[in-house]
Amino acid sequence: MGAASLGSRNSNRKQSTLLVPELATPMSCLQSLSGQLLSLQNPNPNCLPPSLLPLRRHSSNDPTTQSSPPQEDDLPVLIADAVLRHSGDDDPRTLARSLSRLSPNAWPPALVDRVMKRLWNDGPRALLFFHSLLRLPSFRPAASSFDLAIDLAGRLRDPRALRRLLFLRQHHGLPPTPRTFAIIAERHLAAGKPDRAVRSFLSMPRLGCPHDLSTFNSLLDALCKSRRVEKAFSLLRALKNRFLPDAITYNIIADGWCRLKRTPKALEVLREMVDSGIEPTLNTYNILLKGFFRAGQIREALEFFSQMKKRGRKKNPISGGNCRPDVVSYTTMVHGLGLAGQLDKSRKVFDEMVDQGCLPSVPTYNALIQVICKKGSVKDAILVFDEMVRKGYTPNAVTYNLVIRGLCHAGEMDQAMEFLERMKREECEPNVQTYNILIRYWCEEGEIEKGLQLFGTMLGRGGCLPNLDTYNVLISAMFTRKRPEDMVVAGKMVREMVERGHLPRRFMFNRVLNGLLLTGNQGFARELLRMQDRHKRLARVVRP
DNA sequence: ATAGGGTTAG
Repeated sequence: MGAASLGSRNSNRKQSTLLVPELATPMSCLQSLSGQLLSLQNPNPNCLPPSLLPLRRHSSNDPTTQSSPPQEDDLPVLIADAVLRHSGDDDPRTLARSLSRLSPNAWPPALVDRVMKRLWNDGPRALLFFHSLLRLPSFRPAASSFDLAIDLAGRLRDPRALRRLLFLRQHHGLPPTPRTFAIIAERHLAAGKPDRAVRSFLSMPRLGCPHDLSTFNSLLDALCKSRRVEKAFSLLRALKNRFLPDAITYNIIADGWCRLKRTPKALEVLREMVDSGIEPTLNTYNILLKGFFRAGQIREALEFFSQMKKRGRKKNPISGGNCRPDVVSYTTMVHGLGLAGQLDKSRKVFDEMVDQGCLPSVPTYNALIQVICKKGSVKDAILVFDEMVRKGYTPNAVTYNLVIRGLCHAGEMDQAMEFLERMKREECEPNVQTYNILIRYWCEEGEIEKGLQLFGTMLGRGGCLPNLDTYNVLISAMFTRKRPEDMVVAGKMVREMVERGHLPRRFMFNRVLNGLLLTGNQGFARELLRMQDRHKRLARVVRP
């Protein structure tokens, strides 16, 4: 399709009130802008899903573990399994001995990082693994592995472990990097301590990590992503002279306002950006476009998008070069229009992008599939799934999860399970979300056994560790039947989640405790209380 | 891993 026909279509539109700022006359445009805008067949505690049995998930005569010989690629899987199976004591020396037996002399950083990521949802084990490696004389740790460990210590809210890791990394001649400070800032922000995040940033040069604009930008980004846009902005004001802001700086702040659905503020930032002589980028426009949808300003989004197209067609490379919609803009449109209930328009934009010479990506298909699942029928979403496969795209885990969720929501549990199998067959590893979706819906259907069964299989080879959501879903489900055995299962889940570094909400903990007391499981209840005592530091900060 | 595009369920 030629630009001419589009042009005429566009010129028929009513006069726009919203314009993409043009560099030629930034002021005038912006002035008009800123105004607006296991199968427990028999629920017997002895018949728990494997992970709840006292350790040892694969018995050695399990045929599935004996088959395939270890390959380069599943080395991280095998090692992570070994760490999880390593029972009993938390002495790094014991595990260090096993590791030095089990494995190569060399522990390349990539391998270590992959194992740690696999163990991510068992923070204590992941840290034990890393500390054990540090005991091997030949081990040369990498900064990236220290960063992962520091991140985990922060997530486990263990400042002592964190300080120790910082000390150890210095000892290995690895000063903290900008990434390290980003991790720490993010932890402070998640804990509701923005001032500490800022102070940690200010301390960087003193700790051997020089400041620059990019480190400043990442602090602003972390502040904005945790909704402290005002704070980010005043920090920018205060330090403007030390860190001369660039387009990214302004994009970060604009995005912060957009996340709070305050598009007028985002437009003000845009104006200030242009006033200080910084040219908005395509990212800037995509941020705004998404912002309009987030704020429910569908008409504004449509108008903004059409201005992007209109200006993008101009020959003038300065005013048009950076606002022609790209695949991200189109994906934003497909997603936004669909969520707003305008499926026809969404599909139209999807088809139009190809005419415009912009090929959809996997995320574009994901956006379309998601909105069809939500506002249309899963059947149609699967047609799009088939279409993308036919065109040679490889669906990723997000794609599968969307279809599986759609099927679950439509009550098509069996078909959802078939998609899980298909996912494995196509060697797209199911992730924890995949399992969470299926477990949740099985439980909602009243098929708690099926949920527990999935919980049991998710830990198998090529599986993944449960996270907080997994435990929350299953523990809640244990209260739908009024069986004493279920309380024991719930209690074991609470014990296991705490051992893996996940904090149950106070409400959940007390509910399980009461359940155990009411069903005559005083002993187990006492054990949980003792555990809570041991984890006092954790228990005190039970999430709100 | 310096910014933009896909995942709760209600």
